[in-house]
Amino acid sequence: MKYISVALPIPIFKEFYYICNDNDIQKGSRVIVTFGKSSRTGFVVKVFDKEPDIKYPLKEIKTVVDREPLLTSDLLRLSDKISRYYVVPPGMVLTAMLPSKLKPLKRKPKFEILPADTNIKSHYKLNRYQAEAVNSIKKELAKKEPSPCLLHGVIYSGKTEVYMRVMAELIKEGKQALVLVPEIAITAQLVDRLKERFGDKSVGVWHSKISRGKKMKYMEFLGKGKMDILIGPRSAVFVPFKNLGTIIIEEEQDSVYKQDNAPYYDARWVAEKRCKITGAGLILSSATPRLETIYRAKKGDFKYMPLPQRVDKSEFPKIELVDMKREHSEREKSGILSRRIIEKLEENLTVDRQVILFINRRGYTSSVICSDCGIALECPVCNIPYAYNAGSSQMECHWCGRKKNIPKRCPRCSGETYRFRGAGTQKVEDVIRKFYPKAKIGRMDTDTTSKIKSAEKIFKDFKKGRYDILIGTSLLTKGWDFSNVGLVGIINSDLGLMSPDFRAAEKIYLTLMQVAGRCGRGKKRGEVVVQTYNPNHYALKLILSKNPNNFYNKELSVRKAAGFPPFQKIISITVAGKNASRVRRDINFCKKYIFQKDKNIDILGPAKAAIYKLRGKYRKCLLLKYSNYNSRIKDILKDMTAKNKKINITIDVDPQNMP
DNA sequence: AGCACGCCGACT
DNA sequence: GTCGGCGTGCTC
Repeated sequence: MKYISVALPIPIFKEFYYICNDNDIQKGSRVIVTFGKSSRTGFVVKVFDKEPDIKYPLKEIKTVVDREPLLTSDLLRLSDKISRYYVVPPGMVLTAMLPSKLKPLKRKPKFEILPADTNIKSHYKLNRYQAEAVNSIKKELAKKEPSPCLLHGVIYSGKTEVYMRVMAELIKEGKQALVLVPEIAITAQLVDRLKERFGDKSVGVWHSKISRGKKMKYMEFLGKGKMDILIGPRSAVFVPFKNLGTIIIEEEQDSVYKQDNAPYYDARWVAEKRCKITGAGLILSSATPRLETIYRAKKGDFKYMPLPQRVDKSEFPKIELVDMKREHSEREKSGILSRRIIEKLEENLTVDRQVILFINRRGYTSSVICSDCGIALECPVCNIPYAYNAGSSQMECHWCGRKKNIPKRCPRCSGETYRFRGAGTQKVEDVIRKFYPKAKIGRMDTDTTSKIKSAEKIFKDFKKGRYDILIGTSLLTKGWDFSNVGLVGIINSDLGLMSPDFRAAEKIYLTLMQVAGRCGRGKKRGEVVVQTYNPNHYALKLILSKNPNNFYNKELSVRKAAGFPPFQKIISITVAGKNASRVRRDINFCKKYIFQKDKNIDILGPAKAAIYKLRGKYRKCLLLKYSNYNSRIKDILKDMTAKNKKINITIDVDPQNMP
């Protein structure tokens, strides 16, 4: 007979005790227990021989789910760290790590997995920067406690080849590698390269849509060391490994690594801690690292490995800005395309070079506006304008999903006509079609590419030259190699630049640099035309400078002056509720509570959330600024939520987006 | 999180 | 008179 404490998937910082008849029970296994009136799956976190000192009778567990624990003790330590850092109850962290629904494997899945083949020779010749990077990463990873390495290489500088060499070395030593990618839709090319290098059956691809059988088999094989390489998105950072040698984070600047619902973990933070616990080496790879990463590299927390040269030695494209305000004032009928971009389009199409047009938004239009009184039709629940997509006869609320036909008459003035404002991908496509009826046009955004396959297909078709022009949103920024692109046009570069998000400038700068880099491989230098309403803003001006350090330095000084990350840490606190005055009262209470406990925490707000009314609930928020020395803050927040369960509080540590 | 208990508004 | 709204409290 054993006594165990169990972490259950409930938002409470508490473990529950049970009796277990199985003497072989181990921590990390899942168990099914009766909890109140229902039955739940939880994780064993501690095992005791003696009965704990508790005043009430304990229940017996119903069943042990895993004979062998799914979570190694390393992963349990990791979950504990996450729970404390992100102020999330342990049971919630554990279920995010490993869905409790996963059933143990009964039948053997039919696919085959083999260890990586490290004897496949690469005929690729490294340039001197790559060779240097490979050597210094190897040297770093050979240490007992390696520092994270930042592989900062311009687009097409051969970063993949660098870390594949490091992987090969580690695998030879019997270690395993995990590669994290921002979105599984754009990994096809990388998976192909890994397979080519390490054998067709040696690369596991993990994502939310693969079958449970496949997941269990991957976990079993990785846990036993029968498999060496896994590639996956954010959630793959939790998959158990027997002897993890490295975690590689591709496109490390991508904000999808931060989960923006509970638990609000950041896979980059988790990967760093996991490497620290297991002694594995962390490799961050990016052409445009985020400011925080650059800062830590400058400070010496990270080993910095620059790759400043494209592998084919082609030059970084020529970039120019077009002032759209001037465009509008000088032209009678000006549309979404400037004269300059049209001129360049023509130039490239006549010599059969491909063109990428980048837009910061999805859908046909953003809003439906009454031509008479000028109001935008809004969702009655969320109070934000409906999004309207051509093709569908309805407007849709972007936030709650509510759909509605466009009313015959404007609800305010009874006007009967509407205009549609905003330039989505489809609208750009329509305009281009009018100009160039013969051009073959591909479109890629979250509307056309909800299926993983189709994004891949569009990219492949474009690469093969089946399209002359590819129009798309942020999906275009991700690592695809296009060799014949002569022009990148950025339609609305500054969308969001004036938003209250302190990271707006950084996000726009990094995105633009990524899209810009998509053109001009080979002999002919590429060109980038950036349309903007803010040509004097530093985020745009500094795109013209060749050196990203100019932007990083400028942005660091802005952040330092304002006391934002990386100089101060931040946490956002959101209170939501159906009663607006109660929300106001509760958020004020939180502010007072935190202030009384620690007067050194800088508290901004309360302010309305960016979307004040969402799904029928009002939301107000606080922004806490603190420094690393202020470790008490997490305890204060934990106590605050524990003692005030009536208040619906959301805590986002290191938020990437403002609530 | 779920689920039950408990106390106030519009319905057969 | 009851059905049902969601505020509050508890689960080993």
